[in-house]
Amino acid sequence: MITTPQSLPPSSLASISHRVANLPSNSLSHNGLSKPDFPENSRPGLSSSSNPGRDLGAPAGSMGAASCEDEELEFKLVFGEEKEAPPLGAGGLGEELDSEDAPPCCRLALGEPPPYGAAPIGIPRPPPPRPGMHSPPPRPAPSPGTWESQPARSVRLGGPGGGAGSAGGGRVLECPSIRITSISPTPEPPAALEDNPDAWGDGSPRDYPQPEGFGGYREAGGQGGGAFFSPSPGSSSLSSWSFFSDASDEAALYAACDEVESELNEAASRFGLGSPLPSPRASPRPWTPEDPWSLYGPSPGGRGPEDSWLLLSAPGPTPASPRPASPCGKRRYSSSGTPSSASPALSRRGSLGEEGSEPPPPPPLPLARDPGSPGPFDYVGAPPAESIPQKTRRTSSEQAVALPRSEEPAPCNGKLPLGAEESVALPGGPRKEVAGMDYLAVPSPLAWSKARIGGHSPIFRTSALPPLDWPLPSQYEQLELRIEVQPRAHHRAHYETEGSRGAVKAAPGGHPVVKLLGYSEKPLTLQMFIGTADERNLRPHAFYQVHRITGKMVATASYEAVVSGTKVLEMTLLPENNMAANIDCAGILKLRNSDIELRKGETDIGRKNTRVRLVFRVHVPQGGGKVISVQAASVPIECSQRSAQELPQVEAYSPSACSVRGGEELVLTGSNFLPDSKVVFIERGPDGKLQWEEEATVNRLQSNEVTLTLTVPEYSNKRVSRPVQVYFYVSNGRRKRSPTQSFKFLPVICKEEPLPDSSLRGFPPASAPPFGTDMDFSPPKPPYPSYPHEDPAYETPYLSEGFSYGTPPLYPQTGPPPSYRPGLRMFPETRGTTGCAHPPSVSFLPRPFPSDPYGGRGSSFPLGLPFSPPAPFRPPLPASPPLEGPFPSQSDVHPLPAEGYNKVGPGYGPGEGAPEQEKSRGGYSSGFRDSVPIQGITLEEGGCGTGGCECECVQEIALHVC
DNA sequence: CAACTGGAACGACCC
DNA sequence: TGGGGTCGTTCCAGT
Repeated sequence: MITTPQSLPPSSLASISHRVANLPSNSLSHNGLSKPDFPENSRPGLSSSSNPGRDLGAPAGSMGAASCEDEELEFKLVFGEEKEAPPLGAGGLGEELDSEDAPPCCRLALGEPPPYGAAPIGIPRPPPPRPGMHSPPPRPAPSPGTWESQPARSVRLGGPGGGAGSAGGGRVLECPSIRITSISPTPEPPAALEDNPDAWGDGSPRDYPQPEGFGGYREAGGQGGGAFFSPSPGSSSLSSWSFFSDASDEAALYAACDEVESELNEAASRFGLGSPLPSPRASPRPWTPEDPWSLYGPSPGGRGPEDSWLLLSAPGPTPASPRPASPCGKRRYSSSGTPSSASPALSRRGSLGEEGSEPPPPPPLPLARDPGSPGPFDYVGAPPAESIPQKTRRTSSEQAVALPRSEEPAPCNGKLPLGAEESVALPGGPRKEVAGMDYLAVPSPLAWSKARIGGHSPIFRTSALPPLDWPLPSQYEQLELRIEVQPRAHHRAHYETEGSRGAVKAAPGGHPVVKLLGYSEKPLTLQMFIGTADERNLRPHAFYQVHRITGKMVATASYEAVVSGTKVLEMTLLPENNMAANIDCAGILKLRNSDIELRKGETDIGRKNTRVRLVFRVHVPQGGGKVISVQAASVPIECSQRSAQELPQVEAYSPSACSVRGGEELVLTGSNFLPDSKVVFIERGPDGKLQWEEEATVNRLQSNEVTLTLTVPEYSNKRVSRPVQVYFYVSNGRRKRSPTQSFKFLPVICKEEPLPDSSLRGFPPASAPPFGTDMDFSPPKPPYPSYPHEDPAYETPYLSEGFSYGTPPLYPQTGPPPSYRPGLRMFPETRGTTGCAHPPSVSFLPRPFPSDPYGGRGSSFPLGLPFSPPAPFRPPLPASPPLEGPFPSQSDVHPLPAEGYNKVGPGYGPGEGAPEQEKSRGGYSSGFRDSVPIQGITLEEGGCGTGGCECECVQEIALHVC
């Protein structure tokens, strides 16, 4: 058997699941959230057709009967096996391989500490319960220079919140759904937290487990109760909640949880390497023995193993009706705190507000758990309802922006679930945030950055690998994880109700390729998960999961694992393959927004949150029980069908500058151009305000779906003495505008000598939505929200529309480190013109696309441009705060060979030489580059290509040019 | 036939 | 309050 009996106590998993199964589901429900509410309301398909078995209500036994035989079988298979199977057996199903059989990499892993796996008891492995939640930053390990991840859970436990609240002895109930630990408001290291109970909570309800939270569908394991009650029908897999279906009484539940917890802990501590559980249906993982992760499985956080099952298993249940309403009906994205949904279940969100006002009585936490031993089920991420910001969505950026996010100290330790973060974000501040707010208050990215990215080395103990939401560099010393071939900018994700839509493809054809440089001793496991692409730290995406693709055409062996609720695809990097992997086995699964949003503690909003990044990680053993963890994130990938179809995209244009007199012909190449597409030039002031706007005259005769030929309008002020940076975008309608592209008007006198334009500095190209909106759906609109930021760039329209959902200003007032500053990044488009070559340009490079070291940080990827921190070699920018600190930047870091850039640049014609990838990325490669002399210089000299581009970068470049 | 794909219908929201 | 637009989700059909 795969499992590692030795490492895992026989009773562990199996027994755990078993017991869990017996837990009374209803015990979890509180505050009126009864199990019935969830399932039915929330998921149409749930109850009936979908996955009966998953339905909480249905006893395991009966479940199958109901409607899905397949499902049932699966279910039984999984659960049954697990129950009886040896502990890890979960993996159980696997008759797979023996550890011996495991590929070297696996073994290696095993030998070395499992990445996510087993953490010493003291360090509970299960990362933050909820995907997307931020785990606490790793804390310094005893060994100098080494860090060890901190399971959120442990931290919390120690904290007041932890059990505090409820459990007196600090022992808190660790049931997957039940335990919702408080979020640490402080970014400080866990240790600190522990020491300072207050840090964890004020005793507010937040600190208590939230019974209510159970509502979160899918949360099976993690989040909470929801899992129990609302299995996702849709989800194909079994949910942890299933285990609870038969539960009969609370006491039992608690007890069970407790036991489970301890068992899990123990098991975890013993685990060596975690290999994911074989997916029930999915192809068995070839090599891994047990999956430590599985242990974490029921990660409290939210997506737990169950999720994995979900994902893995059959496609979602079939909704009873063809078009089942979302759980509870469509979620309303109202701004108000009032519950918008009609059904109670639905109102979850609305209820949040309510919760806030009336914190649910701390449920008695019968089983308090020992802080020291975090239970596997802790729901670390879930903040108490009260603390959960209401997720209401605001469509307009203005609104979103409205909330001034002033300097939020960075209280957050990063581990907080979003909600927590948000709520806690304000240091001394009251969390009232939610109170009057209709939308979410998002913690300042900066805070996170500081707290989490600080700049320590990516060295961890094998026993305590960094959580998925922990930023890691792409490069460290000689090691570098690089995405040699970036994925396409668009990949339509599939729903559980749909069939697979295939593996993510690369622009040039084929699939993304990831390579580890600087190491080739032995096989290593490459992990991949779907990360966010917003402006905040890279973290697992709550609404998307990696989906393992199998089939004849898939050559890369992989297996799925679940790490703290996030599905992770593991592949092997073999020395014989130069430590490179062709990612042809990774698809993207879209989870219903309603399902995810209902999760307790989930603060992210799914609406319009459709961009993701492929995140790759490798833990390279260094001996001494240490590993160097490096991570690379791909360019942003737009996963929605609509966006890809409707938004005009400018892939290239030429020229990128002309005299202020205008009149020159500008040719745009891209996609989705319509006969009535308009091209509007705009100029914004330092404050982001629209200063000039002029619609260009499009030559319809010379235009088509992929080409727009227009005449550059005359600039408003022909007497400028310096080049003027302006932007333009293609509009197919009110909300269908392409990202802005930069363009420069040159003074008549120095037309050929573009000088650095002051405007460039403060003003990032609109096209580069500061945050991640790679695809800026929102045009550069006048309503530029003004943030107190020093850099206007921060405020981009994008925010408002694209990510505004409630996410307030994404940028820290103080300004994130350069690398993180989304606003600073320049889009490819911009690059060319501005002469600022920055990361985006990278995307165009034929060479491997550097990934964002910190992955998410800057998530602002304008069209897919990865955001990269300044290259290591790059001279420190004075103004920029040390972001990375010690970390060398990730992949981005690589200096781009100037040549590479040049080649790609000019050479590309839209449509041809340029790899699609580049194009798609938003790398509007070609055209603009040639046109401006500076461009080439910039890229190379500026070193922008290496890292993220920042204002400074621009300036720097400018200086060079000058 | 299953896995992909591309389209588009439906319905809930949002403005 | 009603209409149009947007967007998520589900279906359908072709490859």
